[in-house]
Parts: sequence; structure tokens; C-alpha cells
Amino acid sequence: MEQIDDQYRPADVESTVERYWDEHDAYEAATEAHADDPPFFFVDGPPYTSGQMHLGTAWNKTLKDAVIRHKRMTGHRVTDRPGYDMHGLPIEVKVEEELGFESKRDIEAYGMEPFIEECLRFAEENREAMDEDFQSIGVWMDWEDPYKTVSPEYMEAAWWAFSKVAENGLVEQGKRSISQCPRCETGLANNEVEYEHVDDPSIYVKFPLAEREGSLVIWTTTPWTIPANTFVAVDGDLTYQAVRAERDGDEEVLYIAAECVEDVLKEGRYDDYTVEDEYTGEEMVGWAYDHPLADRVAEYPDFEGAGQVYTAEYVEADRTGLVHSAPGHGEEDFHRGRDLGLEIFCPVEPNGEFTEAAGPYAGTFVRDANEAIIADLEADGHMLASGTVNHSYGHCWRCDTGVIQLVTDQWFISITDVKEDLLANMETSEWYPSWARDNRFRDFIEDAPDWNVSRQRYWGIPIPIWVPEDAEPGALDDEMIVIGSREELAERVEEEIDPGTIDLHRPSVDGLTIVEDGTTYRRVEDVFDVWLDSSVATWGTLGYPGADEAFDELWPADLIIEAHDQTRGWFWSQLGMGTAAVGEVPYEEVLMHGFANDSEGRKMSKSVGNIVTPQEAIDRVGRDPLRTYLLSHDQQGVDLAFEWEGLGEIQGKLNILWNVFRFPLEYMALDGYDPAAATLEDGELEVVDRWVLSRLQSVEADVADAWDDYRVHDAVNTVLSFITKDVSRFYVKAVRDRMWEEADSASKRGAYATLSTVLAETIRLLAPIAPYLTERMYQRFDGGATTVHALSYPEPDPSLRDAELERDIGVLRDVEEAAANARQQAGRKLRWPVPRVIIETDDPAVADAVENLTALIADRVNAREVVVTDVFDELVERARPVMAAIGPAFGGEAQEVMTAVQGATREAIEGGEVRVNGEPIELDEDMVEYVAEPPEGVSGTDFDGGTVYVDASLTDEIESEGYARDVIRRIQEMRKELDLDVEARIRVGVEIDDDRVAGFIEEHADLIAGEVRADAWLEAPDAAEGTDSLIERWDVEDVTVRLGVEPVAE
RNA sequence: GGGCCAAUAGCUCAGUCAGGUUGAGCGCUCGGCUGAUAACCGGGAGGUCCGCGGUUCAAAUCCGCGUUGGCCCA
Repeated sequence: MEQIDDQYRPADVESTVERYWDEHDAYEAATEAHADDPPFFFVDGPPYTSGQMHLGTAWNKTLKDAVIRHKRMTGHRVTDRPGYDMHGLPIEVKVEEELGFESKRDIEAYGMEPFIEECLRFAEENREAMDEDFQSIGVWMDWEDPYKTVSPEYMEAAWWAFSKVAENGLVEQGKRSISQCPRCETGLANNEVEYEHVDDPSIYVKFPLAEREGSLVIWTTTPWTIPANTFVAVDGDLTYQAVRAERDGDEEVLYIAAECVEDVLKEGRYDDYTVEDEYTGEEMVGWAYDHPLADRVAEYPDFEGAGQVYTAEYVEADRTGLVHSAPGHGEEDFHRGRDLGLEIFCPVEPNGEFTEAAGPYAGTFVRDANEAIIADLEADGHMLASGTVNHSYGHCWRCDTGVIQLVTDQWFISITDVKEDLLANMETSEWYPSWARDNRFRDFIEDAPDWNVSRQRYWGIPIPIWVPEDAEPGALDDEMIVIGSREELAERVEEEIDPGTIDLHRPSVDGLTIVEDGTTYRRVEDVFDVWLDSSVATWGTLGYPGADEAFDELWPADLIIEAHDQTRGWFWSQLGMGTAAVGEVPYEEVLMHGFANDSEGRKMSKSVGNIVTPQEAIDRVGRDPLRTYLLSHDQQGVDLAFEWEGLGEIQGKLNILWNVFRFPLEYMALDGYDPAAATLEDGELEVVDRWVLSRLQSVEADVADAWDDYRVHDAVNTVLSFITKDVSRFYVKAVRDRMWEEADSASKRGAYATLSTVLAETIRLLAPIAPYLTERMYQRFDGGATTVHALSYPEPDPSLRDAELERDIGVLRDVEEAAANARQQAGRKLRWPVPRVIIETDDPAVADAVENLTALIADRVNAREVVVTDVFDELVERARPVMAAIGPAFGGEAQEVMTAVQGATREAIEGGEVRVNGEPIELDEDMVEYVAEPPEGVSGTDFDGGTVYVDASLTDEIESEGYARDVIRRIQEMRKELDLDVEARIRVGVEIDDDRVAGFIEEHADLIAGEVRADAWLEAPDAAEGTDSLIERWDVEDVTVRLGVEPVAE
């Protein structure tokens, strides 16, 4: 790794380093170096193995990697086991697609065992591809040993945790209204339901009252739930009206909330109406009505209490103000129905088809039956109005089928019973940013329903519940046996099994039976909701409960890092599981980052075609620039709008670092200086050295603070800005001359030592962010350790900090900037010295700073003399005509007066020297204003603490040096063109067609020869001979100069 | 439909918590420097601080109502 390219080429750097890491086992070296440090338990949120790395997951893993590397460098033994989430419906659906399946029946026909093998194969293949993806962006985690949710050890962690939940009395079986995907034939968790806008029926139905004239009017978008209608809900406090409505000469009485009457009658195209009566909802309770499909369906809710009006909280004065309620379907209806002690009637199968109870609709898919039901309602005269509405409706997150609400028997973790604990535990973890916890997360917890953990599927962790065979489902939690480990399983089941080798997947556990007290128990067929898998990751990562050593030392996790979608996902599932199982939250700190969107801030999606892949970014700019780019934006809660320009910008900044790094290498090599052995005690530190070292300490302190708060982007940007602004822009410029010096000197060694220190520490500061680049630089610069990532992170040394000096140089830089501006006004380039620079200030701190740094300022602004003063007394007051006064007084002559006044000195005006056409003119005081301006040849520019004046007047001596410097510059340019080594000697011939300028050059012959390493002067440019000589004609301040450069043979 | 977050120069972002003349980098443009040279530095142009209302002597900042985008929930 010795040869350093002139140019920063990320691809070359990264492939070189990648090879180096492989050959030297660098990752192992880094972890071993910190093997005895105090522990830091990081837990990787497992990505789902159904796809490849995208920009969002690349960001996620890059952030994790940076934090892990930083933690390691700051003296921690970091748990860096990556994880993969490999079970679940998404994979089943993909495999079903591959095999051309359409329903669960196809799976049963194919065979559960081969199907599950296909799922495992699919998940493993994806996992391997993702392994490679993550390693391709330099993520150093323990890729030899990732945790997989499909391993027996991991699945056991889920069984163990669930058995603890059961011990705590929080596992319940019950009928619940759930979102069911009729295609996948399984219940879905709330977060598996995605909402899309669709057109659905919008019908107003009349339910004829049994004991009085008229009908209740309800509105619904799901005609297929009408067969299950059990009651009609009203708001007890709302006013309802009985209206006699007329349409086409027919009259009927309708009951509608008062606020809704107009709208409903308009929907029904009624011609007129009169209000006959008013009731509160409370007064209507108990009114009976006839089920509108009573004559059509085989069964309908006609049991005790059905077919009546009840109050319910979910009623609003919207549509009709009366709500068709089917506890067999809707969740709210279900809860209210159960409170009312009503039976739960649901004539729909898990696959969405009506049962025999639904009579003519039996065997029809519910949504397909809508049409027939609408037609029947119309035929029977129950339809008030029928149309369509566009609204958002839930769909299965995987197969995009519209979900249906059904009541089925499911297993739950009753987290609503421990809500107080959840809220209390939530407070014990620290979130970055904190608002995510205190607003979003808290809201979610407060509203969270019980967790339905059962899925009627195949590819998942089997639920370890055994229930008495032939028992009626409903409340089996009283009789269930929950198994918590493979060991316990082997002990309790009748069959002979080896706990060391048993695969816990279906179907191998399905046939196992337990016989206790004469009762035979069989496993429930369900598998866990896949969110339960990852909820036990803190245990699974440590191999608990199979092994408990690491658990005893490390649990709970010190930190987890995920994007904001996990507030409702993994952040939540872990809190829920931790609280239900062991009464604790499994993590102490949460770093929540955002999503990677496109440059417009829009979500990247296939359909929009705005996807940028990490591979594309790596191909175009490289891994380190991509990582640095991702980490240079806010990492706390906000999204990233990805755009290529920003990526290029970052590459540019890293290129500056590269240039700063290789700048001293050649000089050091010439002098045999070893940067790895640099000490600040060797050599003499000048003021700029002390300054940049002080800045380095300040940067290190700021960076440490930033990491402490997980403000990673602040850490990144602080280092980058130090490199570009302080080191490149200021320090390198200041030490150039000292590096170019041929002779050894204490000053040069001081500069070497300073730059070596700054670079060595800056490399380490940036190592967690840009691991390849920094490794490359470290190995070239030092290489004492196997890898830079095994070293410790730089810490500020207070003895090198000098706040006063940092302030003073701040002033100097302001002054320098203002001086550059003033020079530009005066048209005097920096290469030409100026006799004086005057700094006018009334701020003693600024004056002090300038006085402390006079020599340095003089050097940087190229001035013979630097003066600081509180009043620059050479300013000349110049007149400005006030035309409002001059115009009326002089009429036609006003223009000429104006010209005469403009720019005259106060002396001239007051001495009556202003003349127009030779005649002195009388000027009143109000006709002239005065502005203080610098004298001839001086220009001034304001800065924060005052004004900088540059006296740019010329003398022979200054002109002489100016021309000499210009000639030096041209010769250096030619050396460069000849590609000469830094130390190569030359001979130079000069020809100038201006005798005066030729004289100036002659005066400075020794200076020029020294600067350009010339051994001798040639007679003329043309005397430069040989193929490797160069003769060029230059224009210097309008004077033609011909130069010949001839390398001296060695 | 609800909750949370974001919107500031052509682009990416600071500044918002603690109200007091909107800043930086990139890009553009003009100039300068230079044995870091496809690098580096300076000047200039460029702003309805998303909109509307309110509080206040004073609002990018605080409050309310919207718009657009993102995440989550229904």
C-alpha cells in the first residue's frame, strides 16, 4: 500500500483496502483489540429476507456500522452480531408465486413439508445475497455468525419469552374481530394492513320497525355484512326525527338523525317531507326491527336481544346517524356486542366465502355477493339509495387483496392489561430524537389493542401451545400447556425426540402430543405473527435461554438503531414483549433515523421509476463518499432527499482530505522524515502550528459531544469542515514555504510534526465514517497497527488548546479576507507586495489579535508593514453634491456645478476653489455632503471588527520584487510542465524586452535561483538545449518575458 | 379521517428549543493563488424564510388555520 495515487479514486482505494482487510484479517484484529474492554450491547434490528439492500437499508446499516466502529474505538467490546428476519407471510407469498399457487389449498396439496423447505431455501438465498450487499458497503459486523430467526436456538427464545408471558397470565384465546386476508386465509396485524383508495358500494338501507310505522335508515359500504346484522346503534344524546317523506306520491316514515335528514332525503330523491316526531337516541333503545334479509338467508341473528336498537359510542351524526352493527365483523361492533351480551354471528369462512347460513349467498365470495344483496334489498323495497363511494380501504400488505373484518378464534397477548407498565417502561429508554418517544410512540402505546399473535399459516415459529384434543375453541387459555424450551418439549411429549436435533418448524411439531392427567393435548395449528420473532431479538442475539452467560452480563441492549417506521414495528414489539414477558423494556437507547427519498422528497418506488440503488451510487462515486454522504445528513428522525450533486460534493471534500494528506509525503520522503514517529517536541512550533493543533483539540471535543448525543452528522460535518476550512484553506497555505525549504530546520520539523499529528488524528476521527479511505491513509502514513479501526479514538489534549490564539487567528482570517477584497479594488494581485496595510479598529480585542500576529498577517497579506490604529487619520473627506439644494439654486448650471463638486476635498470646497467656467461659485452648507475616503492609492474594506486599508502604491523596490515573483512563478510552472522531481536542479535563461524590468530581474537573480533550484544562468532562453528542455514566452504585466529551462543532468 | 415530522438562495442544509439586520457549502460569475495543480482562495449576483391570519415594539423563530411531501395509525 505504499504507492499513493495523485488523484483520489475511491474505487481503487476501496478495492485495495478490501484486499488488504481480507489478507490481514483486519476485522478480527479490530475486535480482538477491544476484547477486554467494557461491553456495549448493540442489537441489530433484523432486516427481512425477501429482497435486496436498497438505499434505506444501506443507510441503516452504514449508521449502525459507524456507531459500532466509534464505540469500539472509544473502548468498548461491542456486540455486533447481525440478524435476519426470515419467517413470515411475505416469504410464503413469494414462494407461492414461484410455485404458481393461488390459495392455501394448493399448499396443502403440494405438502406442507416441501413448501416449508422452499420457504427456507428462499430465505437463505436472500440472506446470503444481503450478507454480500452489507459487506459491500464496508459494514463490519460478525458475518460469520449472524442470528437467524429460523434457527432452533432463536425459535426457542420466542418460545421461552412467550411462556413467560403465559406465566404472567397474559396469554388469552378469544374471539376477536380481526382483519383477515381472505386470499392468505389468515388474520393480519394492524400494521400489516395497508390502506388504498377504492370504489365501494354506498347504500342507504331501510330496516322496517317491528312495532311501529316506518324504518330505521342505516348507511354502509359493505352490503355483505348485512346478513350478520345484529343490532342498530344510535348515539344516546343525539336527536332523531321521524319524518314522513314523499316520493312519487308514495309516503313513508323514516327515522334519521336530525342533522342528517336533509342529506339523506336528497340521496333518496324524495320530493317533500314533514317532521312528525323527535326522539333522543336514548328513547329509541329497545325498539325492535325486522332483519331486512330475514326472508332470504337461512339463518340470521334472531336470538335474544338481536334486532333492536342500542346506544354505542362509535355513532356520529354522519350519513344517517344510525349504524348497522354486526359484531361478527366490525371490531367496534364486536366489542359493543360483547358488552351487551349478544351472541356473535358470522356466516363467513376464513377464505371470505359465505357459509350455508347465508342461504342463497352460500359459497359466494363476500365482495362478489354485494351485487346480489343490493339487488335483493332493492327487490324487497328496503333500499333507500344505492351508489358508490371512493374511500380508503384496508388491503393485505403482501398480496394486496382487500381485507375483510371477521370474528375468529385467535391467540392474544393481552397487553392492554399492562398498559400502565408499558407507559412506565417506555420512559426508561432514551430516544434520539426525544420527540419520537414522547409524541408518536406514546400515542401509539396509549391506543394499542391486544396483540393478536396467531397466524393460520405455515412458515413461522409454531405457537407452543398444547390444548386438550376435541376441546371447543373459545377460552382454551384456562386449559392450555405452554412449552418454553426444546428440553421441556422433549420431557413432556409422548413421542421420543432429541432436543438437540429437533426442528421446531411445522409440520414436525404438529404431531407431538402431551398426555397429562388422562387428557391428551395437541398443538394448536397456528404459527406466530412474524413481528413476534423479531420482538425477542435481544434474547436471540445472545442465544438465550439456551445459553445464559452473555445474557447475564449484557441484557438489556444498550442501543438499537432503526428508521421511523419501526416506531410501530420493532420499537413497539420489543417493548410489548419485554413488558409482558419480564416487565422490562429490552433496550436502553433508541436512535431513530429517517427514510431515503428521491431528490424531490418523494418516496422511491418502482412505479414512479425514481429508485436509486446503492450499487449505482457506489459505481458512480464510491463507498466512502456514499457512506459519508448518508451520514452527513441529520440522523435523527428526518428523511433524506437523495441527490447526486450532494454526493459529488462529499466526494470533493474527501478529495481535499486526500490532497492535504499527500501534500507533505514527498517532502517528508526527501528528508527521510517518518510521520509515524513524529513528536511535537522535535522541532519548533510556530504560531500557525500551535493554532491548528488547538483547533484540532476543539474539533475533537466538539466531535465527542456530537457522538455522545448521536448527532453523527454533526461529528461528520465538524471534521470535514476542519479539513477543508482550517487545514486546507489556512494551515497548508501557511506552511508551504517551510516544506519547500531545502535545508533541515527546526521550523520545518515543527511543521512536519504538526501536520503529521493533525493528519494522524483526523484519519482516526473519520475512520468510523469512511473506513476504506482512512485505512488507506493510515497504512501509508503509519501502518503500525493491522488496521486503523483497532486504534483508539482521538481525545482532546487540554494542554494544546489555546482559546485566545483561536480567537486571534479568527480575527486574522477576517482581516485577510478584507485585505484580499481591498487588494482586488486596488487592482493589486497578492504576488506583488504592498507597502502598508492599516487595520482600523476600536475593539481592543481585535487590536490585540492583530498586534499578536503582526508578522503572520504581514506575510499572508504580503505587506511590508502592518499597522493597527483606532483612527486612520489619512482619510480624505470628499464632497458629494446634494442635488435637492443645488438644482433650485443654480437652475441650468446645476449639472456643471454637480460635476465640479463631485469628489472635491473639503479644503477645496471651503477654500472656494470650486469653479464653473473659471468662475468661483458660492455654495451653501446644505448643498454639499462629505464622505471620508481613503487617499489616492489606498482602498479599504470593512470587516467584523473594523476596516482594513491597503496602501497599494508602487515603488521601484516593490515593482522589482513583484516582477521577480512573477518570473519565479512562471519558471515553477515550467518545472511542473517538465514533470521534474521536487529536488531536481535546473539552468535558466531569461530574455526580457523591457530594460527596466530586465534590471529588476537581474537585481533578484539570487532570490530567483534559490526559489527555483537553479544552479546557473544561461546566456539566453535558446541556450536551453536537449529534448527535455523547455522554452516559453510569457506575458507578465504586459511585458514579454521569454524563459528557457534546462534540467541539469545528474 | 387522526397523530407526528419536514418546508429557508438554483441544489443540500444551519439558524427555530431560549423572538432582535437570514448564514454556510455546492453551483453560477468575475478575479486571485499555486511544486496539493482535474487541487486551492477571494469578490459578486442570487431569498414572498411554503401560504394566510394572530400574539408582540419586533416573528424564519411563538400560536391558529391551510398547502405540499414523508412516516405511522384508522
